[in-house]
Amino acid sequence: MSDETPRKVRLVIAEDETITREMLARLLALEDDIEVVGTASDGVKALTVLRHQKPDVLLTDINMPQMNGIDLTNTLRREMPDIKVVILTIYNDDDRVFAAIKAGARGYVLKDSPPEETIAAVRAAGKGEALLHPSLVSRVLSEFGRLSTQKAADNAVFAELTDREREVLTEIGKGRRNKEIADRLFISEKTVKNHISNIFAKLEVNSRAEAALLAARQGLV
Amino acid sequence: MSDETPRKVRLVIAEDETITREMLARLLALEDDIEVVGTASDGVKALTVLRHQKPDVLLTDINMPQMNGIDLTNTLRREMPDIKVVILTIYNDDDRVFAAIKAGARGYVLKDSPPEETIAAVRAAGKGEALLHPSLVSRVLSEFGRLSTQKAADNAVFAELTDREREVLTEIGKGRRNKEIADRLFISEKTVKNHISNIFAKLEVNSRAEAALLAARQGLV
DNA sequence: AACTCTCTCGTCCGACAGGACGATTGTATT
DNA sequence: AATACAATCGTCCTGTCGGACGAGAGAGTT
Repeated sequence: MSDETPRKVRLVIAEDETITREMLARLLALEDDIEVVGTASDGVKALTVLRHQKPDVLLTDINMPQMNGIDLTNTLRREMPDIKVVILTIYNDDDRVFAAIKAGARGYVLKDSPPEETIAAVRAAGKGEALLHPSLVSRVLSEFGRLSTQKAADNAVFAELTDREREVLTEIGKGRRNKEIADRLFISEKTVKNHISNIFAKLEVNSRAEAALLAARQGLV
Repeated sequence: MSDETPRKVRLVIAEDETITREMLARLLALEDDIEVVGTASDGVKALTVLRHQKPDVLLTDINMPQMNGIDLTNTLRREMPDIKVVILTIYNDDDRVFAAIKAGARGYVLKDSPPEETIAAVRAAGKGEALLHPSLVSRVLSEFGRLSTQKAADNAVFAELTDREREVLTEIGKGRRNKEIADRLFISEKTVKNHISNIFAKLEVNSRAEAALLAARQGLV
């Protein structure tokens, strides 16, 4: 009853090479549930098209004149966050893959993959899902684990801190000096120093810079 | 030439419900490229089987007696890191999904998904790839972005830094003092101070703690 | 009652940081 | 040739930091 007339996924394609762009457009237009509502040959032109068409999904290359696909994704994330982005590129390095994901891309397809994968990724994006090539998923998962285990590791030492020490540490993380911290917490500078000494001991660091870094990693700042 | 005799994926299944376990074993054994070399009804027994069989992939439930699937994955990661883990469960909440991934799982299939998905996940794991349900991928990507964001924001100011200043900033981010930095970079402490002054000015901060934080957000540390 | 932990405040002091002046050299650009 | 910038090094000085001693009050535990 809800999907008796499945609304088509409205798609815009950004790709600088004319042949590739046109091929993509025609190929994707063949799908019953996809409607290509615009194309663009660079990032800036793509923005114009996107603003007018307000599509569901953007399929974009990374390497383009004027504005590359990742910057475009970043811009889109701020300006039109509802538009899902699928990256289609030849680049397979971690830097670009992670950058794209951080920028908000919800699909990442390699150009040497079969067209079905591109179609599936666009379709998934249209449904609010995400589709990455399995080899990419694996790398993202590894990085994910790396990012969040380090956080968990720091968690242990942070647990030793008292509430007051945590407050002081937060202030340190804001780059404040002892006197400032004292004024803000309505205690003497001496007390601040005591807390800081204790914090250093518990966190096993020797300077406020290091402490600030730990605080940052822990999300205190 | 390399895949004339594709080696079968050796699989162990851990699942406490007998019916489900047997069904899974028989279903997966039907695949030409999968060989079920063992089953277990709880986490502890699974460990024993795994130690003997050294399979390529473990397909495991989360909710099991003795030892649950996530703890099992964690143990496996330390003891036999080569064994890929695919989680098969009814749980779909972020906590468990993320916990499983942090533990090192490289596949996560929901029990209400079609069997093909389980098969595909096992197959992907066997190839060192990862397969998650698209809706899970989407959530992992979001969390991933959340964990490692901000960055690009400060890019502008960082661009002003010279290479040498960036080096010095990196050292600051490690909590080193001026003299240490000087020794490491083979320059005088005075020069370090100069660089630091310039860094502060360019980053518009007043202390090394703040500078360290920016460096951290920028990924310099 | 004795103990432990947290938070509070004090003095003294050496070490370090960072700003205020300065300067020279080399390289790249105009 | 002139200009600009990056990198290097110098002295002086003030302020802050952080450790080394200290101690007292209050809450909670054993």
